[in-house]
Amino acid sequence: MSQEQTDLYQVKEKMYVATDCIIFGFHEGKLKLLVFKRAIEPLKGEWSLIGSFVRLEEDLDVAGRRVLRETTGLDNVFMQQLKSYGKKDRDPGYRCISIAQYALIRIDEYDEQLVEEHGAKWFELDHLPLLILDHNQMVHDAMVQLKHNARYKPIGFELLPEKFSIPQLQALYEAIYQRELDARNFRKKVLSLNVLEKLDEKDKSTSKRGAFLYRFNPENYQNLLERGYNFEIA
Amino acid sequence: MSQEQTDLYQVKEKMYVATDCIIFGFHEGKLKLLVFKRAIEPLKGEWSLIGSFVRLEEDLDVAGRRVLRETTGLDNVFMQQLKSYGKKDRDPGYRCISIAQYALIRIDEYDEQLVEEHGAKWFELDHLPLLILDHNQMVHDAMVQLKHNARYKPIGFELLPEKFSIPQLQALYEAIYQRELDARNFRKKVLSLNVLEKLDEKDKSTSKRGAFLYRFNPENYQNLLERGYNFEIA
DNA sequence: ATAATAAATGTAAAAAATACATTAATTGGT
DNA sequence: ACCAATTAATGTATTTTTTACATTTATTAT
Repeated sequence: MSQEQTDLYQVKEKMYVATDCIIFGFHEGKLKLLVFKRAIEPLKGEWSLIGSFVRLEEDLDVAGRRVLRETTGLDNVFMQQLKSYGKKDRDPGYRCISIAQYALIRIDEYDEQLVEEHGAKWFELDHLPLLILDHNQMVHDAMVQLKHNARYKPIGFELLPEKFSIPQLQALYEAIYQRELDARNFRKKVLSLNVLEKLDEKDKSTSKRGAFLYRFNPENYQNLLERGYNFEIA
Repeated sequence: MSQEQTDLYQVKEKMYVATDCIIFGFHEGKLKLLVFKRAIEPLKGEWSLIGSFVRLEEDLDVAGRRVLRETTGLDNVFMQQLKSYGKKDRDPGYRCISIAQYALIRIDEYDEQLVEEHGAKWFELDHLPLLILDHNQMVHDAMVQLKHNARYKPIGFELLPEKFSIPQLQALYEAIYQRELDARNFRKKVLSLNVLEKLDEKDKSTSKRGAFLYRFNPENYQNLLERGYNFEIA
């Protein structure tokens, strides 16, 4: 065996592993991000993503869910790995690698009191404050991925109440894509996918006429996939 | 501050951080994966992805490139993060999180001797052996991502020689998508993107007539993006 | 000169995406 | 009871993209 391969196994150093959560919400037509003001040193008082070290006896995804539960009170939300951030000097205090995960939450469901207790605040995405370390980079990367994924996977629904109207859904996609969409074409497109269930209720919060509510139907979505079709909204 | 938030910062445990490389190649019309037979304990003699612990003084991506250089002799290849694998018991020996990265290499360029020295072997993707730990899962995930990314980003070219013919490119996409493509439509589509430069040379290895060689032009690709168009091959 | 082989090419039909304007339902104010 | 205001809902024609499909071309080996 070559000396090099031996070396591969000889250098065996431990480091901290953290996870940071990029928490997206959607409210009043705007995409928002939940960030918080650090209550402890180091960097006390700075804006930051919510994160934690991963514990030795804890799966990585479980760590992300724990952070989310502890800071928002929310459980069972959509959460997905974004990317690992592993520059050797990304944290000036110690070597620490962070796996960023992004969560999509229904803003109306979050535990407001718990959020306040933790010094958290919702910011519009285009009015974010400066965040610590590489957290702004993480948010940027998450946004790129959200734009992409929302187009090809039915994850947008995670940001809306269970029941939503087509105009609401369109407003969400407009916020994600950051461009306007034609209402007729949008409606035609989403309905053609056959993954929405029309309900007998209307949302009257935005118009006198009221807009019919729909619900995402996961079974129909599975069906779509099995017949070889793809979800795609643009 | 709540007790919970305090806890976030109190539990601060180090663990091993590794990186494993999913190395794709393309040869004789087949997608291949480079795996190696472990030369040392534990699990000596088992097939495995090539990996290493990340060193304290080493960026994560640098660690991936180091592994690749040490095992294939290749430098400057396309490499991209896939995903982190962080189940607490994924490695029975110790708590170790692994960030999988996938590499696309031009098989004709790899250092054969070095590969042999390291007990490595190219396998066709559909004839992979059983790999250690969660490595088969990693390969599966990488394949899914490769299929997706090859469609929307010009990464396929990383698997071909610098100069390649349209039929070669088509064969590559057929291997990635695992379905046949129509030659006329494929040619029309890729040429319409205006990112290929036609050369005056021909590849005569597969036909008497010979097929014209092309080269991917990154400037033209940038141009495409700047004009708001997307790369998409299907 | 001929046979063999893979490369290169065009067109018509179908499907999907786009652009665009009017009517419908409901409420609150008079 | 009527009217004004407001957003929801709908259809069609045009353009663009995708698909399906068969013949000719260049070259080499015999």
